[in-house]
Amino acid sequence: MGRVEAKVGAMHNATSPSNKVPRTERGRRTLAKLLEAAAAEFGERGYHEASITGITQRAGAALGSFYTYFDSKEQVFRALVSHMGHLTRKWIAERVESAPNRIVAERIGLEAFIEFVRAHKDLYRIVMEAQFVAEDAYRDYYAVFEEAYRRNLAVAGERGEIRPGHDEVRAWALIGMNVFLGLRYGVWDDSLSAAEVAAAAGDFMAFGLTPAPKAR
Amino acid sequence: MGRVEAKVGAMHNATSPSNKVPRTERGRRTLAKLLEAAAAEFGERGYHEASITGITQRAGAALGSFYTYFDSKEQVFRALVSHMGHLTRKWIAERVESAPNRIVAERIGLEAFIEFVRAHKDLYRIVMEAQFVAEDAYRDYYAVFEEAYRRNLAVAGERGEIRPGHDEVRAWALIGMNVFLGLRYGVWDDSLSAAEVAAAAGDFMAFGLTPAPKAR
DNA sequence: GTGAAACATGAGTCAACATTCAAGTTAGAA
DNA sequence: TTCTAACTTGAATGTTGACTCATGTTTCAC
Repeated sequence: MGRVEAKVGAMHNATSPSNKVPRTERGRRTLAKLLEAAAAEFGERGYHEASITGITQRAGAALGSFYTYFDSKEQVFRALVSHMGHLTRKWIAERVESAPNRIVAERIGLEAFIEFVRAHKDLYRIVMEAQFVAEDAYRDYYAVFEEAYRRNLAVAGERGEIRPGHDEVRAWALIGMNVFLGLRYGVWDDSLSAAEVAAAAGDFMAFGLTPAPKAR
Repeated sequence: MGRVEAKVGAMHNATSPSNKVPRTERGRRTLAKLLEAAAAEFGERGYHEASITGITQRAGAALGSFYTYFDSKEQVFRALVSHMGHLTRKWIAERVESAPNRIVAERIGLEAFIEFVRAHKDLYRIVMEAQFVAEDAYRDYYAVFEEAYRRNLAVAGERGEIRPGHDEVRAWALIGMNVFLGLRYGVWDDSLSAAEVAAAAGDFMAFGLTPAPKAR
């Protein structure tokens, strides 16, 4: 399961304000342990079942130490959601950059996404649950993906790599496909390889449902 | 917002066992009021924020009456999820049955789905939240859809209406597209008409991203 | 070496419900 | 009409868990 770097605690954007930044080495270690523990606790038990006690016990810290670094239960959760966004994009971007065109990139991106989800089931659950715990963080998470998809589709469109179309709607269609295939084949069931799923879905993304015209 | 028929209380499948069935007219009315109130309360506040007190107040009933009809908070929630599955499938099936082929059916189905979500935002939220409140109910919900999609794709494949492919993966890809387009354009934003979204996504479902070959 | 700022600790506070139950009221079959 | 099962009521119970705080310990800049 993915290590949650202490870096998360140092972010200072709109969705995860003011986690106190530790000033000593000891503090940084404690913060890192707490973040990792929080990811595990939320991932395994879900936001509401998770308890601060559970987090501090996993971290080997005292209950009160949690509040040295976080203002509330919800705040760590938000930090984790935001962290997950960065991790996911980094992972996928690294694998997709060598793709020769957008259509191949989508297949590779899906394969990478499924692999990522399998390697971070706990963190992925946190992202999905954000819809009900911190809806704005959830929307932000997908807004960034939407933006990236639209840009990618627009560029590919100009290059003639893809069919013209409604990029915003196609962006969300692609996001939905990725998320549900990630849930079904990444979280729920490992029996198909990521490559197999990506190949099957890649054909669909490339050619849709319309049959190839008859050879004559 | 959708009326929740008292019928829900009479179901007796695995996911919603033993809600007590009322024996008098008064009882049936109270049960119906409670179900409707529960849908509104869960839909507006989410499962954990929702309270039984909130439900009975909306229903104009006493707190204790809730437990005359339901065993627990979770049980009403499950009943509502299951109910939503039936409503959704009925709504879509009615609109899709006149479609001449599978590809058109998918476009019409998406349009109907977006309309349905818009008309039942509260109930739809309940379904999505089920992933974290009653995971088995959530899986069951989508298992039924998967089954239907696979059958539809298999039949269409035999008829040569669609390209051969991996029907299970395509089923989940389609489900994901529908769910996310429903969330984005049904729940979050009404500015595009359902037909516009369905037209744009329909083109993608039909032809994918590959550009049309150059006319010569 | 030292003292102030950082950090750690965990018992205690407090509010929020889900659920129970004993005491009533009403419906409707006979 | 009568009587019992069905239904209603809301105060009381009990648990849970986020968050506070006063006290103690460690770090590290000087």
